[in-house]
Amino acid sequence: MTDIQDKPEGETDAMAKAYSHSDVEARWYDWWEAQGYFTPQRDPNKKPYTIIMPPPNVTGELHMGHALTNAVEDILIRWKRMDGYSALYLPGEDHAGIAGQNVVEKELAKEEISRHDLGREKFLERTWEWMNLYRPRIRYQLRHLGASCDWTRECFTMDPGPVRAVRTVFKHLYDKGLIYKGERIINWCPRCATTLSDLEVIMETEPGFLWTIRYPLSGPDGTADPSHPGIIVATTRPETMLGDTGVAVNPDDPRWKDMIGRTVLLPIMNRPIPVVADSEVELDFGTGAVKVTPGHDPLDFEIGKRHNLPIINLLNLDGTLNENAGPYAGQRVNQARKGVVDRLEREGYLIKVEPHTHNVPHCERCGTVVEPIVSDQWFVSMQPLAGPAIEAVRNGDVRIVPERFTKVYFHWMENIRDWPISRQLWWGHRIPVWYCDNSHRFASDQSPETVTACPECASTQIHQDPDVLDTWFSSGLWPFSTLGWPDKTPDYEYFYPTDVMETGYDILFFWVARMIFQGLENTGQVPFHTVYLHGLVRDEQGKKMSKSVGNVVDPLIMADKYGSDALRMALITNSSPGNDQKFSDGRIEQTAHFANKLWNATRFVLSAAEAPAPRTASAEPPSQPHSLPDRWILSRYSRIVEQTTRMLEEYQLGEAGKMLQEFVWSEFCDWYIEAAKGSLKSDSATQRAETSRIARYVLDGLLRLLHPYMPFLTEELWQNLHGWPSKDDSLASSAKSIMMAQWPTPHSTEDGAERDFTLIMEIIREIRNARADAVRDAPENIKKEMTGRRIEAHIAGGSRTAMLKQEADTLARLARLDPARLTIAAQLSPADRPDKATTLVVGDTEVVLPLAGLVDLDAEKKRLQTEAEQTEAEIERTEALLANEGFIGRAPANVVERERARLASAQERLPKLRERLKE
RNA sequence: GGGUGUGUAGCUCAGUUGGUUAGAGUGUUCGGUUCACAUCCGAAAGGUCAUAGGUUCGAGUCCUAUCAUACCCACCA
Repeated sequence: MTDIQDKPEGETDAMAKAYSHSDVEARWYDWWEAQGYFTPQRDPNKKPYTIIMPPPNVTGELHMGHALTNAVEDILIRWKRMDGYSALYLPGEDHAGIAGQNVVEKELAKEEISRHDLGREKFLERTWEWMNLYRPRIRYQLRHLGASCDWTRECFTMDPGPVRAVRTVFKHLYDKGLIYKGERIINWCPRCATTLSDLEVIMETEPGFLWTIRYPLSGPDGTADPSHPGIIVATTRPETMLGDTGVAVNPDDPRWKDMIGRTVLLPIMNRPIPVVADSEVELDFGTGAVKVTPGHDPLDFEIGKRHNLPIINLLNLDGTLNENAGPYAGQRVNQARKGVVDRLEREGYLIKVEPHTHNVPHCERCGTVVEPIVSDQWFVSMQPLAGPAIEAVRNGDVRIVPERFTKVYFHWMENIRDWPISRQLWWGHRIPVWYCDNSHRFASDQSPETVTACPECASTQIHQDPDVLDTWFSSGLWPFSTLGWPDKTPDYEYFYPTDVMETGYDILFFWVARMIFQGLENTGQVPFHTVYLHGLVRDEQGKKMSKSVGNVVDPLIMADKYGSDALRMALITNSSPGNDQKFSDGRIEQTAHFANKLWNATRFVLSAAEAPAPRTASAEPPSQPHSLPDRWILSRYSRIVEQTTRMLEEYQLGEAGKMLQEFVWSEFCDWYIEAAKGSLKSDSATQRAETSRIARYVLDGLLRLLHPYMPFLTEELWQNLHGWPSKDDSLASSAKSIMMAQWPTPHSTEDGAERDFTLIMEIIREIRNARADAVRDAPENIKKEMTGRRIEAHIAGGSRTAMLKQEADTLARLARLDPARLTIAAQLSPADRPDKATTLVVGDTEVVLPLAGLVDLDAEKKRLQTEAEQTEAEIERTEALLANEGFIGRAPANVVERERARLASAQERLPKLRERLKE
């Protein structure tokens, strides 16, 4: 299929000087896929590791949030795959119910037709066309971002498998009595012409008015009693008074006590309505009396039920008023409101109008004001399902990261209300319920074409419920419907329950909670053991990215500009789980620089190599390397391997990534490579080979640690490091590609080497620092002379003399000392301590720098003085700490030890500083 | 009304069982044509970790209160 295994044409053996992401990132994905690396086998000797991708909506392009989601998931999957698991990352897309229907309706609107012009069947054809157009785009984007998902198992929520799972679950819950149909007050979007769940309704605070209206007492003859003041109600929606069927007051309200049980006359409609007592009515809001509109207010609906008040529906499904609204029939709500208020005012019923801010419900998808209406809809009974779902999180079967979201989850689950699942849409899973002409009703899990007769009366005059299910109904089954459930397929048996569900915290209720109870109810198991919730990716100002605001950043554009690797790394290292992040170009640019750094580090290691590195991790370096930098980097590398693995296990993906980045840049590149240049130029061929081998070994391991974060670049570099892949098919996959290579294990740590090299680094830093100080204050001519010149230095090494002598070359090169004028001895002779010199005390060593003509004696004295004072303070502090019995007794041993070492080191420094001061 | 975050260097952010003198990137200043890298190297300045109390031998980290800010849930008509 592809020649990717060949070294790309036009490239010589030398790698390019600068890293170019576009060539590299185009090179590997198809090869990986063709090699079958993304497709895990059901290997009984391996443990499964499963992540089901949250299916992106097929409504458009992927956004930054998707890029983050897929980066996190792919990091986990790639890590586990290398760590020996049979890792399945199952991709898919969501049909997106109402959102999916809306995008197609918008398309139709451009042609100036509505879905009704097309009819249900044609409309669904159009919608499928859209889906088939956009699904490949999503696939392309996921590939571009490097997601190592198994395309052979790709799934769509409207595929036959998930469709059957939906019917099976529906029938199960229906037969169990957990799905029921009933008249309830629900949210109605007049624009989308469908029911919405509470979660799909966004409350927005808006300025409005509070109208105070008088309802006169109904006299004995059924007309208004002019001798009585009546009852005064307050409302934010005066037009709903047309549907009032009562007035409610609090039973303890002295103002209205004698009104309870009496009848008032509804203005305009001239309808007698009762005054009832209900404790839900607040005493201190408005007038204490509430007009009751059971047809159009959730609270009023409840009050009406308690007092047997009739329900009057005022609205047509398109949001206009119906014949029950009397003279206002046919008008829209706002128009009717004005009319009602005007008339009430004319007739003297309007007492006052005051400004009042209140919350207005809007449709999540189209922004239209949502109307509460009473309607016959399908519901899922939540009480029985919520219990086990709460228990699963409480007992740790499901762990939520970050942990604080468990509280949010509990609160929602414990106060859950029944879930309205029917939607008056065309696009979605049709409700598998049929009605026969003998008024029987039944649910079926069979394919609709095969449902031909009523099971009760055998009538063939049957019709299916026209509604479809809330899109989140099928989403809730996703962790198992994608694996073949309800059949006990081999995949289901092997990969379920899954491991991690990774998604944004904004869909904790919509989706995560529903997957948990659906999984428990239908499979008897939790669908995943960990929920990892990431934060939102916001724009540079911290605003939510949205198409309408126009501040959406396309991840593909960023990937083209800086590389997918850089984008992934930037998204993951610049945030912590559950917290939002502001997106900025600068951060990606910085990680793109890191990619270049890694590229060049590899170039260097390769240039020093005499042969390609062995392709397996077992080819380890000698257990007793000779040079200090080699011993040091192996030890440090081993710690990094251990820490990276531990952090990944704790889901600290960003921290691990940052640590690796810093380690590569600072310790590996700035210190190790610079120091290793010494032995790489050594006269000894064995020494050269040894260091080269260790550099390759460590770099190989670092590339593998970084591979989950930056898959393309690390593959390219790994292949370069190993002499580019051969076409030898007998090679194990773990030797062919970094993505199948073994996850690194620590080599060995060596405290002594770390201590020694740390001292070397400190001495070098001190010398560089002193030199920069001296040059900074020097006059221009001396500055010139000093620049780039190697300087004289004398080091009193005390107990470290032997080690320092051995590292003289490293010291001289990295601190830019003149080797001919560098002396290292246990004690310095007076000749090595000229008057005009800077003395640096580093641990128990002293460095004397005779910076000819540059040392200002007074300034030098002052510097030493300050340093001595600081050291004294240090001694004082640590001594006090160590004299404190509470500290000695309760602090952990290593902390006490560290303080002792600090004290000892300060006590060693102080006399040396004082001695210098005396001179 | 209930709940959850956030507040750390000029800017953007890390900091997970409390443990040295709080870190990174970026920006600023100074220096650098060392044969991997100027997408680079070296150095410096810059923080009373929002405020006030408390617990503790020890607090950026735990507790209480306050202020600022963001979000979630509920919906008082």
